[in-house]
Amino acid sequence: MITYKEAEIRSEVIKAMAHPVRLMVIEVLKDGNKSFSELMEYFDVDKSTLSKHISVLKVAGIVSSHKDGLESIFGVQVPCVTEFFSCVTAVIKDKIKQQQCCIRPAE
Amino acid sequence: MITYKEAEIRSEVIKAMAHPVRLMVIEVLKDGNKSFSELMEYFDVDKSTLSKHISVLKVAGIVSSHKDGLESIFGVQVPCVTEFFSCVTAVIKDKIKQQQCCIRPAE
DNA sequence: TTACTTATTGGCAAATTAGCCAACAAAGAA
DNA sequence: TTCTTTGTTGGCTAATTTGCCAATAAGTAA
Repeated sequence: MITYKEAEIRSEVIKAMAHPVRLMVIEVLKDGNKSFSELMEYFDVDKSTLSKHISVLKVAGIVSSHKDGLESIFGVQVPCVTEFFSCVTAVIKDKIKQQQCCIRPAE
Repeated sequence: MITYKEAEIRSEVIKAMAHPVRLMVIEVLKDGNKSFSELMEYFDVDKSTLSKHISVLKVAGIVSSHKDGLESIFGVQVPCVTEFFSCVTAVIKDKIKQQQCCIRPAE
């Protein structure tokens, strides 16, 4: 079994992914590094909001960044997050399946 | 790319895992179904607190349950959550590695 | 029925997270 | 230097999450 302390550390990483904007940032970065302004195009949020979301991902160790002149370039730090979501998808698919068996057919 | 709506759905599942108690519940249930009182032994929280955490996992579709007499029995609904954490572990290991390169050796 | 055991739900206060605007910092251009 | 562009940080409110206690089911036993 894992200790509570270990669970806390893991949950910090998972918590960092537990937001739609941050999930999409990871999805976008999977296909290659992007600048901040490129990432901005995907979202309808204030730049400060996106910047803080990216910061959360950086602190968690999921995303890395470097400066290139005026621009900030971001990338996925740990490649396996790419595969991370297959299980999430499986959970969602299963949930839909479970729900279907309970949907009452139209009379 | 995934849509924002899709990201919201995924983040609901991930959010359900983003708590140390809920992570440990999943870890414990990986090794087989457990009753509520068996799960209680692992945590120093009120029974209402644990019950609500389990409820979050059920709503997310990660955990299933059934009644057996007076007892509630819980199990992992989607087996792949077992493998789910290998990437989280990778992120943590990488983060530790990154930090080590920055630790100043004792003088 | 009454009593007991097991778990869930309601309600509330404390803690955390999210998102906006404004101010600031850093780097290049004029 | 001053202006501009790019992104981060501070500060604040709103929304969400957490966890406790108390009250309530839902079974079982006497």
